[in-house]
Amino acid sequence: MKTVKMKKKPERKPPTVKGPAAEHGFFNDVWEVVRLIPKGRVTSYGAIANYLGTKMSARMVGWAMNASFQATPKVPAHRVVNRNGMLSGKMHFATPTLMQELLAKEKITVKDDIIQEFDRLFWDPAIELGF
DNA sequence: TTGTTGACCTCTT
DNA sequence: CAAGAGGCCAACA
Repeated sequence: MKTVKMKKKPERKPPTVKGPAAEHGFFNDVWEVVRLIPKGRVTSYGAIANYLGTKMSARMVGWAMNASFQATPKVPAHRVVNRNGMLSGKMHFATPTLMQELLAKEKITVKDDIIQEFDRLFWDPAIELGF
């Protein structure tokens, strides 16, 4: 057996969006930026964190994404990937293939869980919105 | 209450 | 060039 990434990890329940984080707006802010992503475009966690201010915590962006499933309206988390353009969070979707399917509908080419031409489809909020 | 983990990124050795 | 460690905020046990 190869070192297959078993998605049988302890499914941690979604963050308590109804908690203090919801009032702070950190999560809400991330979702808003993600929702502003044009169709057919993709961005990275670091880009969002950078737009929020600095790379103070790209990790939090990932947590916000996890909560994005119960965010309203639904957040296109499939348009958010890591710096490598790899669908790192695809395993967290309802189905491992859902993310790729959604990207396919966006006319985005995904090969081996990697977004092709990620550099061309990259959408930086710090530039598109901040400038 | 503290400790550990997490859809990450950047710097240093 | 490649590998390792650190750092940040929040939630869960």
